[in-house]
Amino acid sequence: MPRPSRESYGDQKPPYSYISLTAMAIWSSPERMLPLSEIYRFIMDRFPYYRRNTQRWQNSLRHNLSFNDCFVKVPRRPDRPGKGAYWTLHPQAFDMFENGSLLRRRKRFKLQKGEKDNLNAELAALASFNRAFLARQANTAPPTAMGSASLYTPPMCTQMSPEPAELPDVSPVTVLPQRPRRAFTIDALLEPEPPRLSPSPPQPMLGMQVLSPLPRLELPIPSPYMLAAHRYQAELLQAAAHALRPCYFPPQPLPVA
DNA sequence: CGGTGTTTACCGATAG
DNA sequence: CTATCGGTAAACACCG
Repeated sequence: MPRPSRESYGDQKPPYSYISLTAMAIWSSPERMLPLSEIYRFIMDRFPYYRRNTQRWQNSLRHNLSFNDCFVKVPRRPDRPGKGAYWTLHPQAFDMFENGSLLRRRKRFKLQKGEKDNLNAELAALASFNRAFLARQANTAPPTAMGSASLYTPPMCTQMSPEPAELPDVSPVTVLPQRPRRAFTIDALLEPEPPRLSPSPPQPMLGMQVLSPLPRLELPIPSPYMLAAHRYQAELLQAAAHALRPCYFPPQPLPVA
């Protein structure tokens, strides 16, 4: 109906906070997570206002990423080398905004200390997992034939044992008290859970035409890491699908005035 | 080195 | 009024 053609606001400053802009960028990505540079790009692509004074607003944006609990830094997957980590939204932060409008925030999303420690421990474990994965890979696959030959060869699974032989120390996670753990535990993500690869296809992400379907990673043999990583992303997607309402994207004019 | 990430401090606006 | 929130500056550590 009153469907705004294209958000851009010309050279005027858009009415969104950095948190909103960042959330927007993250939501618009297929995997609901982006590296910092992509967040920049998203914002600059859509809002000409932010094509200038980049030093200033990018510093502010970085400050927001670190400062606000609603943003979670996800370690890079070993098969996607590059600078910096990926940023995503905490699953419980998807409903952070009033009635789906990005213009007004309901309240600051703040994790309790316990939750925060928990999450940090799990992310640390994931990072540690990555390191161990790379280390093992370096051992099993000599550094020789690597690189130039193949444009994109997922570096993995040359020798696959059904279960990871030696896993990094994830004690900070496994030592956690067994309170009702939901979703975001490395344990859960790594559990060998039966191959329900897509019994219930991901919800179609109602109303968000900006979104494209999840890219399928075509890996011959899923490594334990891949399974874990996909599981992890599936958790995020599920949280997003559950919390997102169709009205998120078209920026709504401020209700009344 | 430059991009990334963390942290502290300060300010103004505004919500309660 | 105080608390909270958003924006900005800035110092600094980390890392590819």
